[in-house]
This record gives sequence, C-alpha cells and structure tokens, in this order.
Amino acid sequence: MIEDLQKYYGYLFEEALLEEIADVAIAKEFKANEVIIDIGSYITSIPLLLNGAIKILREDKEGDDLVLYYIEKGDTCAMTLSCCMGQTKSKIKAIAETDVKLLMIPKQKMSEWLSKYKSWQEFILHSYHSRLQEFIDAIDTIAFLNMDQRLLKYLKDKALVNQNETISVTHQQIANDLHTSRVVVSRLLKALEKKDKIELNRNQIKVLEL
DNA sequence: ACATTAAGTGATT
DNA sequence: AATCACTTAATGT
Repeated sequence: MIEDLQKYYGYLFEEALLEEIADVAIAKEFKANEVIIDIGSYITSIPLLLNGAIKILREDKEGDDLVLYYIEKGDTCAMTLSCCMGQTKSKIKAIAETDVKLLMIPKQKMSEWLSKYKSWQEFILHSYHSRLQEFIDAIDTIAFLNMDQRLLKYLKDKALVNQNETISVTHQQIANDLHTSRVVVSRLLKALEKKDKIELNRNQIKVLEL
C-alpha cells in the first residue's frame, strides 16, 4: 500500500503525511459497476483514488440516473468532503467505472491534517477548485449543449477514463447515463458515424477523434 | 434452428 | 427530443 501511495501521491505530500496516511487509511477495492456510495448514505471517511475511475451520478426519485462527471486517480471526491464537514447524507451516487482501488481516510484525520500539513490543505483546496470547475462544465453541458454534443463529450470522457478509444456499452446504457431514450442515442450515434467521428459495432463504440 | 438482445428506421406528437 | 411500432442484425443455447 505504501508503494502505491508513493507512486500516486508522493509528489504531493511530505514523508510524514504519507506515513500517517498509510497508518490510518483503509484500503478498499471495487469491481467495475459496483456502487461505492449511494444517495442518502452517511459519509464517515473520504476516499483517495489510487487507480481506476469512478463516475458520479445524480438520481431522481424514479431511480433514473444522470452522469455528472468522472473521478480519476489522484483525485478525491469533493462531494464527500462537503458531506464530511456538514454531517449530511450523500446527495450523489458513485459507481465504479472500472475496477477501482482506493484508500478511505477517517474524517477526523482529514480535518486534523488540514491544519497540520500545508500540502494536505493545498490538495483539498485544489480538489475543491477543480471539482467546482467540473461542476460548472457539467451544468454547461446539460443546459447549453445539444444532445449530440453532449453525447460526443460523454463518449470522449468515457474513452479517457477507460484509457481506451474503444468503449463497450449498449445504446441503452448510454441513454440511461444521459437521461434520454435509446432511440435518440441510436440516431445520434448514426449521425456521428456518418461524420467519421466514431465507429459503431454491437456493444462497442470506437472514438476516432480524441 | 430458435430465442433473446441490440440496433436501425419511419411516423407521430 | 420522446415514444410507438416494427424491422433487421448479432449472439447465445
């Protein structure tokens, strides 16, 4: 575990902090598509991603999902941070996009380190900043972009977090993530294929422009 | 060969 | 952009 820490966070944190993390953190692993955090659950520790990617979704009362953004290695979850501080229930759902390895930090430690380690404080602030930025992007995408642009962005994001230009999904799954219908997805994908942006196969989409 | 699941398409709202 | 109804294609048993 300490090796992984060195590898992904060694350049960010000083030795003493790395040791403390190694001391209190609980290593966890999730398989792709496992639910990591569900809506309404209380958060008592915050995650540090070691590898893999997590998708963050919002869910309506009918159980329909909408993908907001992805978290990758070296990231933490700002939503979780704010939940920890405010003692509130999670407003979002987190699902493992790929197989994921992460460390859970008890929240007491997380606030203790804020005053103890400059690097930790910077990490948390920076994380807040970039998450907020992504949040604005996500709103822009949903509010101002046409569905076809949204779809293309979704495909690109997915290809990026999976580190593979070929992604394995059905049109139905995409429709669920974007909160639209399968027929619409099929049509837009067809259109994108005609523009040579992607290649289509059953259960597979290859993104040509990354 | 048959059933099931994924994808494509025209028409309608 | 959503929904319906239907077709076609790919895949599993």
